[in-house]
Amino acid sequence: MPSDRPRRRIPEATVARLPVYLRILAEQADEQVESISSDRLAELAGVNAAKVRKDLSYLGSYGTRGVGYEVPYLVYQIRRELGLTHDWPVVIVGAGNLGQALAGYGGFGERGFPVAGIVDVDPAKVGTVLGGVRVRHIDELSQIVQSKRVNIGVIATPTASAQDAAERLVRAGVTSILNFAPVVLSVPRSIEVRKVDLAVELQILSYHEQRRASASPLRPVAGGLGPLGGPSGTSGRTASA
Amino acid sequence: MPSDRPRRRIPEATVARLPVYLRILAEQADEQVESISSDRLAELAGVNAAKVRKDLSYLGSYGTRGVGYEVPYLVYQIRRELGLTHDWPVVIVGAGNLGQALAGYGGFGERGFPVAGIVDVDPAKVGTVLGGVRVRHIDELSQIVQSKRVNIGVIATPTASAQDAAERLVRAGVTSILNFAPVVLSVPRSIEVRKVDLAVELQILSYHEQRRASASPLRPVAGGLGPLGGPSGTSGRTASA
DNA sequence: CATTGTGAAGCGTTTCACAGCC
DNA sequence: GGCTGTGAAACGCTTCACAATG
Repeated sequence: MPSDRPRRRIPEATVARLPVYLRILAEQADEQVESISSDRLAELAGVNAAKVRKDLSYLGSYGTRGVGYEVPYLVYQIRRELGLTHDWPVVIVGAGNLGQALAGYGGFGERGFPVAGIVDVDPAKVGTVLGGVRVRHIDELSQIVQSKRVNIGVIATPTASAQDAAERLVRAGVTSILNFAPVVLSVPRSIEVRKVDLAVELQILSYHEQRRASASPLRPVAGGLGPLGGPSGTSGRTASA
Repeated sequence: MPSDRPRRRIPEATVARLPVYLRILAEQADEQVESISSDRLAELAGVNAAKVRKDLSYLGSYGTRGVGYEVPYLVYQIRRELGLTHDWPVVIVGAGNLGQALAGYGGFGERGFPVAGIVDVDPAKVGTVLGGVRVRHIDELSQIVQSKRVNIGVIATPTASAQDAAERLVRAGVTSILNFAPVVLSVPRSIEVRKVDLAVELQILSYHEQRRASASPLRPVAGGLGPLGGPSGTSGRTASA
């Protein structure tokens, strides 16, 4: 059995896929599947097998040639690499539409990211309860971050308040931010920022629809549906067999 | 003034940034800014200037050497390239927590993606009104897609129903899907799929937090905050000056 | 002479193809 | 024999650096 701690630096592209493998492997484990091949995992993840093997090789040599990967062991290794061996409490800034949906969506806590607090500027919202968590005033942010040892902040404010929210989070001691507002945040380079932007996603789809339309002159609308092929989700690229 | 239609194929990475440039340029236009340099646009977008120029060069030569880019004209060109010269009605499948938040979030329609319909399997939800749109039964999906000429579907169902939702959307004639459920969808390769996955984003942040923690043995919590540097949002990479 | 547009170099990611091993 | 692990090739994206030019 191979050794121990965080080995090589893992490529970002791989880091982004590990959570997908993890989810699939956890499902397989639930179904008592003991062992899985790179081929099968690739199929379920909608990528190709060489990529799966290369990705997993960054964690160490945890497979068995001629057999495959032992599912529960691989689950454990990926969790460890992603830092999912303990919970990461998060704080949500903004108790509007989106903040409510996020808090109400239970999957947060289940997946190791319990909501340690929700804050808002609006005094009218303070005190209401969302997903079992009481909304507090934004001035209490630092206190929440410190006392609950929060490292990750989620920005669910209107666009105009997002930069302010980011600055407050950074001042409070948060080092990673998940931003749902459509703005480029200005933060110290040491802060890890990820963005989820609805409009961007839709506009990317629009681009592809538009190409489709200009490619075939008439009736670009999908006529007879092709066979429902293998998984091709994730990045939506063509899945070369 | 250069010519007309969809020229070269644009790299995916560029397509993903065009919406960001567009948003910034539209804001600049609102503030009566007539002209902008690649340097300035890069700063506002949190990327470097060479990238901005290369990206824009795929649209054609729309800048003026020694001067910069004419803002309103560039806005127009990007909109055209992204297919945003007309609206793209979308249909939302799933009227739960998330579906409600999406429908309630006005920014959808404003940005050229009006909600043409919301459907759900649950008869109890049918008839309720979300964001001004009445929820209809999922069996009416095809009818909505056909009559409103919808090309883009949004999946906001629970995980277990997402694949079914995808198949219904494809059968109804939708050719692009934005999927919020944490599953790899099986759809024909001709269908463009984009994924928004909360858990994946948080797990990527967790990975970086975990590295941070194992790098510095004690008190990894951000102490004195660094200066709030230039934009570094988007991908969170280091922003070379 | 400031700033664009772009070949070419550099770098990270994907895929190939096969040696290594169970 | 089947499947992993991995060098090496191929590819795509980013950055450099400078010629072109309004």
